[in-house]
Amino acid sequence: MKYSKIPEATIRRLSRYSRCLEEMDEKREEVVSSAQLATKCSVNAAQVRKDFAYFGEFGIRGVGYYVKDLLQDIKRILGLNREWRMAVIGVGNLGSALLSYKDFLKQNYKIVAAFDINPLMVIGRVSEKLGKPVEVLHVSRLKDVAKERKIEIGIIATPPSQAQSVADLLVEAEVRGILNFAPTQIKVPKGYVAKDVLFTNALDNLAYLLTNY
Amino acid sequence: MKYSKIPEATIRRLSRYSRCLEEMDEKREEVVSSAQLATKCSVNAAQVRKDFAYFGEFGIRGVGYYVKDLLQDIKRILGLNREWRMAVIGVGNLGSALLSYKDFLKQNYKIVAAFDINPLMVIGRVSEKLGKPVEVLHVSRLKDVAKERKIEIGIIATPPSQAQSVADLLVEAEVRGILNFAPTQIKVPKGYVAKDVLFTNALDNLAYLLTNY
DNA sequence: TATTGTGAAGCCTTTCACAGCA
DNA sequence: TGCTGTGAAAGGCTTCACAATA
Repeated sequence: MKYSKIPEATIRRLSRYSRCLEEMDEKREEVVSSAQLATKCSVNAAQVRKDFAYFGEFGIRGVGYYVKDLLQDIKRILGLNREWRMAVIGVGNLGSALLSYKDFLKQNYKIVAAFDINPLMVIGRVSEKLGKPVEVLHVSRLKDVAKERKIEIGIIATPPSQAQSVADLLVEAEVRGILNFAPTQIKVPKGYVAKDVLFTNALDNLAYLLTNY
Repeated sequence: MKYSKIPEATIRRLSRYSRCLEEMDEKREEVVSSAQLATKCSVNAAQVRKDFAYFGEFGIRGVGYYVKDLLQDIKRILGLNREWRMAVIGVGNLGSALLSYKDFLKQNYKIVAAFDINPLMVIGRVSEKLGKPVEVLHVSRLKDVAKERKIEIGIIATPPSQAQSVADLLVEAEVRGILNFAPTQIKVPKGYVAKDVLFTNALDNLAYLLTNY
């Protein structure tokens, strides 16, 4: 297929296909059709094929896709065929939950640093939960440590009032990717990427749907 | 404006407008134009006006919108003008972080029950964090307690392998809204609503953008 | 024969541009 | 005058339908 701009929705779906394919691979399934994958991910089969078409041809006509190969191709496309080094900023309840989030390990995401405005306060909380505790450092050390430890993604888990200023610190430290868990939208300059998780918006959405349908 | 189907994207944006308006209201700002609100929420001004137009006319030509009134209207539209009673299922690190998540209080969301497959294991973890601890109950009591406490939204904070079966339990208990934090898509029958938070997909998205731009 | 890859149609969302109005 | 409300245009994404082919 000819080259063109790739829809953001396609990238989001690739991530979902990847998860499904991992499950299939674990179950030793070897081949999958676009229709099967589509059902599993609740999308249209043509959509699945078109999503892949942005990046090349991965299937065999009359057969389908080889699970292992397709999974590897998708991971390569998403940039998941290598380790990503991350830092958590804000080691409150949410931050410490993220520090011990087991799913990161399987997915090549690695938390290599943790920061807080009061590191002494939270040390117990972290070490009690982790087999191999990550030392909690003062945020003032963010810039230096980010360089040292080659941090590429910063996870903001502070209260909303501090989210933007932490984002600014991350930008200053040249941490190019930011995942924000605070219930507020953050802004970053060109060359940087920020994603807001905004799960409270998902709750608002539920409230709306429950009220109106 | 004539009645028509409301885009899901509009509902998501209403939730963002609501947050921005709350901030403005706290700063005692009384009037806001669609252009100002648009800038603050990183959208187009015509988009803001069109979003509102689905539900009626809220502004004054030549002036703008009264912050307080608009905020109340949006909250009413979203169904946020009343309390929502929620339960958390799975009191691991993430679950207990949610139990003490302060932002819920401000937003009329109230956690009135917590469940786990091993309630005794997690009691310490919860009570240590909450001023007024929510007792952790065994999941087998979900159906009865959901009725008793009028639970309308269930928050799944279990490992991914158990997410769908917990969703099934919630459906059986007639808890109509589900917010799923496990990194897997869950399915529910008609009449029920489920939203997956999938923050690992947001990370994948970051990885993609950092790799390709 | 079964399923992929894809041009074209259809649908939905966003943006423009300006009439309408306080 | 300045900003809202909205019809129409533009743009983008999804789905259809079928040619291509292992």
